Amino acid sequence: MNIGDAAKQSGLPAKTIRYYEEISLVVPGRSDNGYRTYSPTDVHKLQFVQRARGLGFSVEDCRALLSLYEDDHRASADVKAIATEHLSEIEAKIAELKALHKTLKHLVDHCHGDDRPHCPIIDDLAGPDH
Amino acid sequence: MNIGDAAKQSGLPAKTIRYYEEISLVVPGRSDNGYRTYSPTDVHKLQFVQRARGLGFSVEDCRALLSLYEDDHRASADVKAIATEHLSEIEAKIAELKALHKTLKHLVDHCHGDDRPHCPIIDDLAGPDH
DNA sequence: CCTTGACCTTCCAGTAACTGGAAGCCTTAT
DNA sequence: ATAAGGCTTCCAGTTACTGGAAGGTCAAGG
Repeated sequence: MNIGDAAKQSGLPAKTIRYYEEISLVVPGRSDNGYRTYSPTDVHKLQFVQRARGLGFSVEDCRALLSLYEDDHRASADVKAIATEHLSEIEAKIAELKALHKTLKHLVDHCHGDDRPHCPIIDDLAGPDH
Repeated sequence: MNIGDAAKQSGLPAKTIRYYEEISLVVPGRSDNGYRTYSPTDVHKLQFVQRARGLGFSVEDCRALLSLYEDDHRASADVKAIATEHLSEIEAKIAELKALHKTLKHLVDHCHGDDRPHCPIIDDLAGPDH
Protein backbone atom coordinates (compact mmCIF):
# COMPACT_ATOMS: atom_id res chain seq x y z
CA MET A 1 0.00 0.00 0.00
CA ASN A 2 1.32 3.44 -0.92
CA ILE A 3 1.56 6.34 1.49
CA GLY A 4 -1.64 8.00 0.27
CA ASP A 5 -3.75 4.99 1.19
CA ALA A 6 -1.88 4.54 4.46
CA ALA A 7 -2.72 8.16 5.19
CA LYS A 8 -6.41 7.57 4.51
CA GLN A 9 -6.54 4.44 6.63
CA SER A 10 -4.65 5.92 9.55
CA GLY A 11 -6.12 9.40 9.48
CA LEU A 12 -2.63 10.88 9.45
CA PRO A 13 -1.32 13.30 6.79
CA ALA A 14 1.22 11.78 4.43
CA LYS A 15 3.74 14.39 5.57
CA THR A 16 3.39 13.18 9.13
CA ILE A 17 3.82 9.57 8.08
CA ARG A 18 7.05 10.44 6.28
CA TYR A 19 8.15 12.23 9.40
CA TYR A 20 7.43 9.12 11.45
CA GLU A 21 9.70 7.18 9.15
CA GLU A 22 12.41 9.80 9.47
CA ILE A 23 12.41 9.41 13.26
CA SER A 24 12.21 5.62 12.90
CA LEU A 25 8.82 5.37 14.55
CA VAL A 26 7.08 3.46 11.76
CA VAL A 27 9.43 2.40 8.99
CA PRO A 28 7.81 1.02 5.81
CA GLY A 29 9.36 -1.04 3.05
CA ARG A 30 10.11 0.33 -0.38
CA SER A 31 8.99 -0.88 -3.77
CA ASP A 32 11.17 -0.92 -6.89
CA ASN A 33 10.18 2.58 -7.92
CA GLY A 34 11.25 3.96 -4.55
CA TYR A 35 7.73 4.43 -3.21
CA ARG A 36 7.10 3.63 0.45
CA THR A 37 5.12 0.42 0.92
CA TYR A 38 2.95 0.06 4.00
CA SER A 39 1.97 -3.44 5.13
CA PRO A 40 -1.23 -3.96 7.13
CA THR A 41 0.97 -4.19 10.23
CA ASP A 42 2.53 -0.84 9.40
CA VAL A 43 -0.92 0.67 9.02
CA HIS A 44 -1.96 -0.76 12.38
CA LYS A 45 1.07 0.89 13.93
CA LEU A 46 0.17 4.20 12.31
CA GLN A 47 -3.36 3.92 13.64
CA PHE A 48 -1.99 3.05 17.05
CA VAL A 49 0.22 6.12 17.02
CA GLN A 50 -2.61 8.29 15.75
CA ARG A 51 -4.79 7.24 18.67
CA ALA A 52 -2.01 7.63 21.22
CA ARG A 53 -1.16 11.10 19.90
CA GLY A 54 -4.86 11.92 20.05
CA LEU A 55 -4.71 11.10 23.76
CA GLY A 56 -1.90 13.59 24.07
CA PHE A 57 0.99 11.16 24.43
CA SER A 58 4.29 12.54 23.17
CA VAL A 59 5.90 10.92 20.17
CA GLU A 60 8.51 9.40 22.48
CA ASP A 61 5.74 7.99 24.65
CA CYS A 62 4.23 6.58 21.47
CA ARG A 63 7.51 4.93 20.67
CA ALA A 64 7.58 3.27 24.07
CA LEU A 65 3.90 2.30 23.89
CA LEU A 66 4.39 0.89 20.42
CA SER A 67 7.20 -1.34 21.56
CA LEU A 68 5.06 -2.53 24.47
CA TYR A 69 2.22 -3.08 22.02
CA GLU A 70 4.48 -5.33 19.99
CA ASP A 71 5.80 -7.19 23.02
CA ASP A 72 3.51 -10.10 23.85
CA HIS A 73 5.25 -10.55 27.16
CA ARG A 74 4.90 -6.96 28.32
CA ALA A 75 3.80 -6.22 31.86
CA SER A 76 0.67 -4.10 31.90
CA ALA A 77 2.36 -2.20 34.75
CA ASP A 78 4.81 -0.75 32.23
CA VAL A 79 1.98 0.59 30.11
CA LYS A 80 0.14 1.88 33.13
CA ALA A 81 3.25 3.71 34.33
CA ILE A 82 3.50 5.69 31.10
CA ALA A 83 -0.20 6.47 31.10
CA THR A 84 -0.22 7.47 34.75
CA GLU A 85 2.72 9.79 34.26
CA HIS A 86 0.95 11.39 31.32
CA LEU A 87 -2.19 11.69 33.41
CA SER A 88 -0.35 13.68 36.07
CA GLU A 89 1.10 15.95 33.44
CA ILE A 90 -2.42 16.60 32.17
CA GLU A 91 -3.62 17.28 35.69
CA ALA A 92 -0.75 19.68 36.29
CA LYS A 93 -1.48 21.48 33.06
CA ILE A 94 -5.17 21.77 33.88
CA ALA A 95 -4.36 23.19 37.30
CA GLU A 96 -1.97 25.70 35.77
CA LEU A 97 -4.48 26.79 33.15
CA LYS A 98 -7.24 27.11 35.74
CA ALA A 99 -5.06 29.41 37.81
CA LEU A 100 -4.26 31.51 34.76
CA HIS A 101 -7.90 31.57 33.84
CA LYS A 102 -8.93 32.78 37.25
CA THR A 103 -6.45 35.65 37.27
CA LEU A 104 -7.15 36.68 33.73
CA LYS A 105 -10.91 36.45 34.08
CA HIS A 106 -10.76 38.67 37.11
CA LEU A 107 -8.81 41.26 35.15
CA VAL A 108 -11.04 41.06 32.09
CA ASP A 109 -14.17 41.40 34.20
CA HIS A 110 -12.85 44.60 35.70
CA CYS A 111 -11.91 46.19 32.40
CA HIS A 112 -14.55 48.51 30.98
CA GLY A 113 -13.48 47.75 27.45
CA ASP A 114 -14.46 51.15 26.10
CA ASP A 115 -12.54 53.87 24.25
CA ARG A 116 -10.96 55.31 27.36
CA PRO A 117 -7.34 54.49 28.18
CA HIS A 118 -7.73 53.37 31.77
CA CYS A 119 -7.31 49.61 31.91
CA PRO A 120 -6.84 47.34 34.94
CA ILE A 121 -5.29 44.67 32.73
CA ILE A 122 -2.48 46.96 31.64
CA ASP A 123 -2.14 48.25 35.19
CA ASP A 124 -1.65 44.74 36.46
CA LEU A 125 0.92 43.91 33.82
CA ALA A 126 2.78 47.13 34.49
CA GLY A 127 3.28 46.09 38.08
CA PRO A 128 2.36 47.40 41.52
CA ASP A 129 4.33 50.66 41.43
CA HIS A 130 3.36 52.17 38.11
CA MET B 1 22.42 48.85 33.49
CA ASN B 2 23.99 45.70 32.03
CA ILE B 3 22.06 42.64 31.02
CA GLY B 4 22.85 40.73 34.20
CA ASP B 5 21.19 43.34 36.39
CA ALA B 6 18.28 43.70 33.98
CA ALA B 7 17.86 39.93 34.29
CA LYS B 8 17.77 40.12 38.08
CA GLN B 9 15.29 42.99 38.11
CA SER B 10 12.97 41.48 35.53
CA GLY B 11 13.17 37.87 36.61
CA LEU B 12 14.03 36.84 33.06
CA PRO B 13 17.16 34.88 32.07
CA ALA B 14 19.76 36.92 30.20
CA LYS B 15 19.41 34.54 27.28
CA THR B 16 15.73 35.35 27.03
CA ILE B 17 16.40 39.08 27.19
CA ARG B 18 18.87 38.79 24.32
CA TYR B 19 16.25 36.87 22.43
CA TYR B 20 13.73 39.65 23.05
CA GLU B 21 16.18 42.07 21.51
CA GLU B 22 16.67 39.79 18.52
CA ILE B 23 12.93 39.81 17.83
CA SER B 24 12.78 43.58 18.47
CA LEU B 25 10.51 43.22 21.48
CA VAL B 26 12.67 45.17 23.92
CA VAL B 27 15.69 46.78 22.30
CA PRO B 28 18.32 48.25 24.63
CA GLY B 29 21.06 50.77 23.87
CA ARG B 30 24.71 49.85 23.67
CA SER B 31 27.64 51.27 25.55
CA ASP B 32 31.08 51.88 24.05
CA ASN B 33 32.34 48.41 24.84
CA GLY B 34 29.43 46.82 23.00
CA TYR B 35 27.53 45.80 26.13
CA ARG B 36 23.76 46.13 26.13
CA THR B 37 22.51 48.99 28.30
CA TYR B 38 19.05 48.79 29.83
CA SER B 39 17.34 51.96 30.95
CA PRO B 40 14.72 51.91 33.72
CA THR B 41 12.09 52.10 30.98
CA ASP B 42 13.60 49.07 29.26
CA VAL B 43 13.53 47.19 32.55
CA HIS B 44 9.87 48.09 33.04
CA LYS B 45 9.12 46.72 29.63
CA LEU B 46 10.94 43.51 30.47
CA GLN B 47 8.94 43.20 33.68
CA PHE B 48 5.77 43.87 31.75
CA VAL B 49 6.58 41.13 29.29
CA GLN B 50 7.59 38.78 32.07
CA ARG B 51 4.19 39.23 33.73
CA ALA B 52 2.28 38.94 30.48
CA ARG B 53 4.16 35.75 29.54
CA GLY B 54 3.40 34.46 33.01
CA LEU B 55 -0.28 34.92 32.24
CA GLY B 56 0.23 32.78 29.15
CA PHE B 57 0.12 35.52 26.53
CA SER B 58 2.12 34.71 23.41
CA VAL B 59 5.15 36.82 22.61
CA GLU B 60 3.20 38.43 19.77
CA ASP B 61 0.39 39.24 22.20
CA CYS B 62 3.03 40.75 24.45
CA ARG B 63 4.23 42.89 21.59
CA ALA B 64 0.72 44.20 21.03
CA LEU B 65 0.10 44.71 24.75
CA LEU B 66 3.40 46.51 25.11
CA SER B 67 2.52 48.95 22.38
CA LEU B 68 -0.86 49.55 24.01
CA TYR B 69 0.94 49.99 27.34
CA GLU B 70 3.06 52.69 25.76
CA ASP B 71 0.14 54.38 24.09
CA ASP B 72 -1.45 56.88 26.47
CA HIS B 73 -4.44 57.21 24.16
CA ARG B 74 -5.19 53.51 23.87
CA ALA B 75 -8.74 52.28 24.17
CA SER B 76 -9.11 49.79 26.98
CA ALA B 77 -11.33 47.84 24.59
CA ASP B 78 -8.24 46.97 22.54
CA VAL B 79 -6.53 45.50 25.57
CA LYS B 80 -9.66 43.69 26.63
CA ALA B 81 -10.03 42.16 23.19
CA ILE B 82 -6.60 40.56 23.36
CA ALA B 83 -7.16 39.32 26.88
CA THR B 84 -10.62 37.98 26.08
CA GLU B 85 -9.30 36.11 23.08
CA HIS B 86 -6.58 34.60 25.22
CA LEU B 87 -9.14 33.69 27.81
CA SER B 88 -11.16 31.69 25.31
CA GLU B 89 -8.04 29.90 24.16
CA ILE B 90 -7.36 28.94 27.75
CA GLU B 91 -10.93 27.76 28.16
CA ALA B 92 -10.69 25.68 25.01
CA LYS B 93 -7.44 24.15 26.16
CA ILE B 94 -8.88 23.31 29.56
CA ALA B 95 -11.88 21.65 27.95
CA GLU B 96 -9.62 19.64 25.67
CA LEU B 97 -7.41 18.52 28.52
CA LYS B 98 -10.39 17.59 30.65
CA ALA B 99 -11.72 15.38 27.89
CA LEU B 100 -8.34 13.72 27.49
CA HIS B 101 -8.10 13.29 31.21
CA LYS B 102 -11.46 11.62 31.42
CA THR B 103 -10.65 9.11 28.70
CA LEU B 104 -7.20 8.36 29.98
CA LYS B 105 -8.27 8.10 33.60
CA HIS B 106 -10.92 5.60 32.63
CA LEU B 107 -8.32 3.49 30.86
CA VAL B 108 -5.77 3.73 33.64
CA ASP B 109 -8.36 2.79 36.25
CA HIS B 110 -9.17 -0.35 34.35
CA CYS B 111 -5.58 -1.48 33.94
CA HIS B 112 -4.40 -3.94 36.54
CA GLY B 113 -0.86 -2.68 36.29
CA ASP B 114 0.73 -6.00 37.14
CA ASP B 115 3.23 -8.27 35.39
CA ARG B 116 0.66 -9.82 33.09
CA PRO B 117 0.44 -8.65 29.48
CA HIS B 118 -3.29 -7.96 29.26
CA CYS B 119 -3.82 -4.22 29.20
CA PRO B 120 -6.97 -2.23 28.37
CA ILE B 121 -4.88 0.82 27.56
CA ILE B 122 -2.99 -0.98 24.83
CA ASP B 123 -6.23 -2.59 23.66
CA ASP B 124 -7.82 0.79 23.26
CA LEU B 125 -4.88 2.22 21.37
CA ALA B 126 -4.78 -0.83 19.11
CA GLY B 127 -8.34 -0.11 18.02
CA PRO B 128 -11.68 -1.90 18.07
CA ASP B 129 -10.80 -4.88 15.88
CA HIS B 130 -7.54 -6.11 17.33
C1' DC C 1 2.68 8.19 -28.76
C1' DC C 2 2.02 11.98 -26.01
C1' DT C 3 0.19 14.48 -22.56
C1' DT C 4 -2.23 15.47 -18.43
C1' DG C 5 -3.09 14.82 -13.72
C1' DA C 6 -2.56 12.52 -9.64
C1' DC C 7 0.69 10.36 -7.10
C1' DC C 8 5.19 9.84 -5.28
C1' DT C 9 10.22 11.28 -4.09
C1' DT C 10 13.88 14.31 -1.61
C1' DC C 11 15.45 18.43 0.41
C1' DC C 12 15.11 22.96 2.57
C1' DA C 13 12.97 26.16 5.50
C1' DG C 14 9.82 27.73 8.98
C1' DT C 15 6.93 27.42 13.18
C1' DA C 16 7.21 29.10 19.15
C1' DA C 17 10.05 30.54 22.40
C1' DC C 18 13.63 29.81 24.04
C1' DT C 19 18.08 27.05 25.84
C1' DG C 20 22.82 25.25 25.80
C1' DG C 21 27.38 25.62 24.54
C1' DA C 22 31.66 27.22 22.33
C1' DA C 23 35.04 30.78 21.42
C1' DG C 24 36.53 34.97 22.66
C1' DC C 25 36.56 40.07 24.54
C1' DC C 26 36.16 43.35 28.87
C1' DT C 27 36.85 44.51 33.62
C1' DT C 28 38.28 44.11 38.19
C1' DA C 29 40.74 42.07 41.92
C1' DT C 30 44.56 39.71 43.71
C1' DA D 1 50.15 38.30 35.44
C1' DT D 2 46.32 35.93 35.81
C1' DA D 3 42.04 34.33 37.32
C1' DA D 4 37.16 35.01 37.79
C1' DG D 5 33.09 36.66 36.26
C1' DG D 6 30.34 39.04 32.97
C1' DC D 7 29.74 40.24 28.45
C1' DT D 8 29.68 39.37 23.18
C1' DT D 9 28.31 36.57 18.84
C1' DC D 10 27.09 32.52 16.47
C1' DC D 11 25.47 27.82 15.90
C1' DA D 12 22.71 24.06 17.10
C1' DG D 13 18.91 21.71 19.40
C1' DT D 14 14.26 21.36 21.30
C1' DT D 15 8.69 19.36 19.65
C1' DA D 16 6.12 17.66 16.08
C1' DC D 17 5.17 18.68 12.37
C1' DT D 18 3.92 21.73 7.90
C1' DG D 19 4.62 24.09 3.46
C1' DG D 20 6.78 24.38 -0.76
C1' DA D 21 9.93 23.60 -4.66
C1' DA D 22 11.90 20.56 -8.12
C1' DG D 23 11.42 16.49 -10.18
C1' DG D 24 10.39 11.13 -10.97
C1' DT D 25 6.29 7.54 -11.83
C1' DC D 26 2.07 5.79 -13.35
C1' DA D 27 -2.55 5.14 -15.42
C1' DA D 28 -5.96 6.99 -18.47
C1' DG D 29 -7.48 9.56 -22.48
C1' DG D 30 -6.98 11.64 -27.16
